[in-house]
Amino acid sequence: MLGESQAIAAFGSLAQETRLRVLRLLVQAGAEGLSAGSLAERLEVSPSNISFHLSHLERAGLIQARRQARSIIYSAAYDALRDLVRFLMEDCCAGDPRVTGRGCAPAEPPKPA
Amino acid sequence: MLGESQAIAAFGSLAQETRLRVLRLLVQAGAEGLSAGSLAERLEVSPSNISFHLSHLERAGLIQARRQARSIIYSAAYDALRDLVRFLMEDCCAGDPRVTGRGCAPAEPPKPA
DNA sequence: TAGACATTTAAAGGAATATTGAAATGTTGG
DNA sequence: CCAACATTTCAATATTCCTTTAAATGTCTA
Repeated sequence: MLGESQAIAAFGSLAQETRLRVLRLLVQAGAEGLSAGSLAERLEVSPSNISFHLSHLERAGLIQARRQARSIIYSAAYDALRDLVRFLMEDCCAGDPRVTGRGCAPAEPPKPA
Repeated sequence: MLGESQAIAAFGSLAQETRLRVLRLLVQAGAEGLSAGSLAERLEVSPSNISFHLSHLERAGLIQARRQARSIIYSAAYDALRDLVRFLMEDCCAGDPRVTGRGCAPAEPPKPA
């Protein structure tokens, strides 16, 4: 359940090329995640720069960090991403079918009668 | 079909309180839309300020303008919003069910055989 | 067509964000 | 413990973004 200011922070995080690419790589990488260095390498940005953007994404709650030996491994925060999609469709766009897409039931599990 | 830089522009538009609220009001208002002045009033911001943010949203393709008499009426660009939701779910998040929500079919209209 | 109205444009200042390079922190293996 | 490694933090700069005010544009009505 995302509030307005959290959503703004999340959108702000996505509004930047490096961060958007980081997120894509992390979603693809799954629960295992990727180290800061590996992300820096793939995206061809400096260690200090990737660190800056990783902090930004982490503060926004879109990714999380864990240490593994010398490396720090980042991974996507799927819950937060789901909440953001939900915010965009429901809170922001009033659940309008022109936005959510017809034939796409809003994220409700099928109700047991 | 949104490209990366268009998506970044769209997210940038949503990463600001006034603009996010404008968009909400416009989605709620439907195809009829709302005038710049009416938006400025409801959101308690100056005419020139609302105009600034409306331009921003329009440049990002999220809203559109039409003139009606003295007023300029803005309305939500539902297609662009749908594309953005799609981008977030598919391009950005690899269509991962942890993000799109299980039980929510991807936005395909039921195919006429 | 003059005047009021609705909005935009332009210019300027201040605030937030991004990039860079250098120094600091924490971690591991010898 | 020391040296190399992985990453972060800091400080400085550059850039972009937001707000405000004033002036300009376009539209309608009397």
